[in-house]
Amino acid sequence: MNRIHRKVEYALIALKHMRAKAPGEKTTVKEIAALYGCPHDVTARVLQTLANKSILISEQGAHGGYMISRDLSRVSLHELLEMLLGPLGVARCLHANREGEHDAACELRGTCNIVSPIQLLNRKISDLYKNIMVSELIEAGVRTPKAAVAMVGAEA
Amino acid sequence: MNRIHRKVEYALIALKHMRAKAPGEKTTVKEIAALYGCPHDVTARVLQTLANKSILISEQGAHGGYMISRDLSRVSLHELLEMLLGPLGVARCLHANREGEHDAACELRGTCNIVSPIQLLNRKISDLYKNIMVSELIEAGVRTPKAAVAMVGAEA
DNA sequence: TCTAAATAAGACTAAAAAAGACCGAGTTTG
DNA sequence: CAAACTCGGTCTTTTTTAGTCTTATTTAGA
Repeated sequence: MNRIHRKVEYALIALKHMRAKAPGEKTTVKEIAALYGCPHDVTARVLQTLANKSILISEQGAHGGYMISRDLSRVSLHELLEMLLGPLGVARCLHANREGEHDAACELRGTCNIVSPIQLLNRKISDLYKNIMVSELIEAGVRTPKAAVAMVGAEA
Repeated sequence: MNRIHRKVEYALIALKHMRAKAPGEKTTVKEIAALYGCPHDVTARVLQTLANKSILISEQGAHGGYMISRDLSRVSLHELLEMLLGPLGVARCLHANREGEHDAACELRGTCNIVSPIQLLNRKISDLYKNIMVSELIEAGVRTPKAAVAMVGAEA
């Protein structure tokens, strides 16, 4: 349950890969697909999305590719998820409208007894995601002792 | 994205409903299905599961039904989710084995670069769920007398 | 200027997961 | 014995997610 979506997986893989490069160095979809086994087309669309949302800069044509554009320590997981998957709301609220509007009308407003609980849950999950920065994620488990120590400390 | 599953919704609805009753008073699936519009069969299986996991006590036969058995302030959302949906792990880890074993073998262990990030994410989400008690959830939003009155009215 | 290598993006198909319906039991009360 | 429940299996449908195919468009370099 609650599996991460492929799109997000591919995005993290790509971002982590790019982050290891020198500034200005480009990365192609082909490169990532070959290295990590991600399906080319899906990965391409993910990167396109990130480029549209200006997390990446894209350069077209031969020798084109993608580069990281924003400071990933200022991009929250919440932002990333919404870019890739649309508005994230945990709640559907039995018989509620399916698109967005999680706080809004629920057909059973009169009878449904868990509107508030679901909203509370939504808030808590959103808060968690807003407080996780993409950089923090993709730097997890890196080999340098310094980073490892920092991580353990942060989690304690 | 990240919608709550119906099963969980039904479980919360049912638990909240039962919680409002006097100790020893039973609740039938039929009652919940009629009151909240939950599909009978699905709700039934949810309650069966909760009974198997001893959150509920079930009594069979005519005039049977379910009662809350455990102190819901000691049941975490994490527990509830795992009861209903199986082991919750965010990660699939590109090409990983599909069943459980989220921390275990991932076919691309050599090449996949986001094993640690995904594990970190997993931990954070688990922690969140472990710190949310079911009672906290189903009691949300009943603080003001007005709301409480409205709710009782709606439930009757 | 032509070609190869990229991104851009839409439409389509396939696979997987979730939700729900159906059915035939077993239990208990009256 | 009949009625009103729970129990739990299997099946079908629906929805969501993942992936493929196809056709542009852009750009560097031969």
